[in-house]
Amino acid sequence: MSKSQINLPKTAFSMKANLPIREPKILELWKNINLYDQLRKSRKGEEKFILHDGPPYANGNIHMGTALNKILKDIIVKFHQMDGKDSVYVPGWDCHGLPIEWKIEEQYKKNKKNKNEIPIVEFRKECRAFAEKWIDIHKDQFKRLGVVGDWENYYSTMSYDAEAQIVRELGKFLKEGSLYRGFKPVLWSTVEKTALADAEVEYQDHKSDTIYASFSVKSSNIKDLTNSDVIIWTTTPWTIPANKALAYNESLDYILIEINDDGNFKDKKIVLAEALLESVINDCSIKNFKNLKKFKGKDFKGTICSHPFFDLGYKYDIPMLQAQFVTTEQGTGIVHCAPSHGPDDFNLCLNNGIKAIETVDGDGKYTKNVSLFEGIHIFKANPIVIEKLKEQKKLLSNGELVHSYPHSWRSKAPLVHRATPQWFISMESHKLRDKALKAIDDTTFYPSKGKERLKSMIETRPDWCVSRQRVWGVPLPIFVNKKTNKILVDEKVFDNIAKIYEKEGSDCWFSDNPQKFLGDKYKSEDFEKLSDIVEVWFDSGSTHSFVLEKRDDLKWPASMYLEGSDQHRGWFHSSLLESCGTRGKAPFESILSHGFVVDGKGLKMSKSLGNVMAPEDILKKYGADILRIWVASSNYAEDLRIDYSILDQHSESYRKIRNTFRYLLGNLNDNFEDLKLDDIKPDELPELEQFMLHKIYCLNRDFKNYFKIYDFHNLYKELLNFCTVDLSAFYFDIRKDTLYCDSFNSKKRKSSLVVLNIILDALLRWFAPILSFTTEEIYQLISKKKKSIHLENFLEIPKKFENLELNKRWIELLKIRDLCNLSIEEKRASKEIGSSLEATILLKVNKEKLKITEGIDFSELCITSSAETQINDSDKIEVQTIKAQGNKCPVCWKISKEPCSRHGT
RNA sequence: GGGCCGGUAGCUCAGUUGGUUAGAGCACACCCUUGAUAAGGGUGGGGUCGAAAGUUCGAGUCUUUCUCGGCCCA
Repeated sequence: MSKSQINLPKTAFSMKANLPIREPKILELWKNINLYDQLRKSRKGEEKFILHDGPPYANGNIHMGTALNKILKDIIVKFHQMDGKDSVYVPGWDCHGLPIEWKIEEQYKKNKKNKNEIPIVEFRKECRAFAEKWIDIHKDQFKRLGVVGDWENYYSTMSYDAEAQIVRELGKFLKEGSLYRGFKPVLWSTVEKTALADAEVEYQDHKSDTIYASFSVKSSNIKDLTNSDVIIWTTTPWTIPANKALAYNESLDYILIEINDDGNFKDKKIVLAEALLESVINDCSIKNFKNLKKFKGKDFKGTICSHPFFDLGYKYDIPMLQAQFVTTEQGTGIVHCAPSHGPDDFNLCLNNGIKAIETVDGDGKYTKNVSLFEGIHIFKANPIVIEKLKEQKKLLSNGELVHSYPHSWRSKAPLVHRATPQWFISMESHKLRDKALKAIDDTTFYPSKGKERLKSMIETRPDWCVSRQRVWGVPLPIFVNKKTNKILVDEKVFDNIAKIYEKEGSDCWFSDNPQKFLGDKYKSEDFEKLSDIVEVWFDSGSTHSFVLEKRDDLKWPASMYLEGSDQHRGWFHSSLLESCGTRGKAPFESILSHGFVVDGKGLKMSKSLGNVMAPEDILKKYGADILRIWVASSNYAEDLRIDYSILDQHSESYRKIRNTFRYLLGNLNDNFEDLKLDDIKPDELPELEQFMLHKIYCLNRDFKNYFKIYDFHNLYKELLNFCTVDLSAFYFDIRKDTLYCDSFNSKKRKSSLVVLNIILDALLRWFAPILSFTTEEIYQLISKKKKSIHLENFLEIPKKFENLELNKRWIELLKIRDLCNLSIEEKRASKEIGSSLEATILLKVNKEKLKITEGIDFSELCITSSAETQINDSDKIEVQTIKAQGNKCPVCWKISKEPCSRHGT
């Protein structure tokens, strides 16, 4: 009979979430109601927030990093949408490049096909199909995470529009004159006459000639160095004719010694690193020598040497340059630099204004740029170099060394670094570096440390090499005049090429008559058509031009670019340079970078460690909302840890949140009303309800502040704490008595229901960007509009909900409540009482504190059967718990000597 | 090897310009409840603030070195 008198919670919202089963059904719903279209319609004409998607590579299943990235993007996009903006998200894919070429080659190998026998156009078609396949797979995987975007009209770097626009963008650099032809060393096979990518290289043992050679010091700030020789060691004597500089390390110690042995070096003074002295005198069989002087590497600054072949016509200066790559592992601590034959050498020389030139041709023969050696094959040059060094008395010693050396994976022939013609965008000629640095200053970074990171890279980076000798990419739209060797710069030609690509794609560059691209103005026989392709970072760096600028639903610049922190060197970097070069400004207003996903111990995930987690498995076990909680609750400014125990903890939090919703729904009997908050009159409600409205006001204010700086982990923590501390352990617990045991229409009960209704409304919206599925599940249950939670806005919480006076008082009341709990706990521990309803509270306060407690029913606040307040003189508040006397009301369970005031029992 | 970033309870995170005994939630333990029930409440135990040295009356906070981890470069 008693149960029939009370109002127990009733809801269709189940306690068990069963997300892996439930979420796909919600995806169906979103599809059926065309959520994306509705989102756009609902915000037509509003201010836009454009998060421009950094395109993932269309290759292989998504991993935790991709999942993190997409979820974080989705959370931000949804936040802005609910904040009232037209928040458009257009996903994209990066499609060109070596990894896909590789995959296709791998298939060829399996089927015993030879790549060289397949027409380029056919090969490229297979690459395109491969990328298309992965875009489809990715699309489904991303949708499953709850990511909402324009999946039907995604962008890709291989679309005809994109390929055309990339040509136009390159045309701008060509027209401006900042795109120039230079030389850069690449790994080269003289057998296949082709460049090789790092991944195509096999390391095998190889016997090399080694030499210790000397460079005479021409001038130096160190007086003692005049008339001395700097000693270098190398395993590639054939690169000596291409020498342009020497490298030392400023942090090493160097010494000057005098050799007293008979021979070419008798009484000569030589310089080498102190740490390598012993190995050098052993290697060179130096018996007698004198230590003359020791000095720091940094003292080398400004030293100029001359080439060992100076007397044979190599009359140029050889500067000594500081380089970090110089170590004391081997050699002499001074490294000979041939910018045409080593990446380190190349970069060091480039930074010091020494450019690489073509010293060796494709066959491996010296070019006319190398006097004395023109026409000689480099693999036959070592003995000649050694002979000439001897003649010039510049050879201290020579020998042989077996060491690990790069070879071609196809022909197994040893490889060399060879400067080949490449195409560069200058950082200086048109002030690209300055423009980019200025643009960085105009950009907001989340976290702020990203600014310095990008800045320091731009400050020191060399010119941008945009050409690649590959097949799967956008062809460099360059013609070179055969007679004058000049590059054809004509906007009409670029535009013509772009128009052709827009219609049929870029494959035709490789198959069709060049005249098609040149138009009528030029004759194809006068020009050489380049077969290089554009490096893929230029592709993705141009997405702003063929996505943001071209689409009416987007805007340029983007509101935000959001990627992993590695993209400071990747997409952030290339987009910045491309855009500053062509438009003088960055294509983004802000950059958000996130850390990497690591395992529970902070180690990176790798197959060998066996700590890799697949998003797919997490979705199967927990569901996407748990993964989304993980994203929201982690600090993305650092690396993000994940393992099953971390996810277990988050699913516990999820249950708490879910049960909070269930309590709200249960007491409202799933009857949610769309209340107008402005019509609520807080002062007509009980103080407890007023206090809760104040809490909602504060939380909403904090929520907005956290959102403004994209501080989601603190935002989520606030929401979770609100559910656990303020609701579950406080308000809900206290109000159970009223909600269950008051008469159905009691004023107090109605007041509480109004507040529950408001809390449900606010909570649902606050959580929607994070718990996209669960909030939708609830919304579908209660909303009469039958649309989607994601079409709603955040609530405007009226200022009148704020009540600082009341808050001050209730902070004190909560302290007293804590004291009561301690006192009750004592009696519980001594087994005098069990439930707090078995207790009566006796509160003793002084007159001053009485102001705080006046009018407050502590039996309600502490969930006891009764409470009494007495006055004392102590500064301390005293609490006494007494076992309640009388009969227990079978309805509300309160114990009293009198019949129950509400239920008359 | 170099550059940058980081290390606070088992976990996720707070800790203002140096200033009492370093906080929160979760997890854990014990107790209560059985009308949010594969739920709910109360109380409590957890920290050499990565390590060492230094500056200071005073360091989680500043400096240096080391160590571990991550990203980028080589």
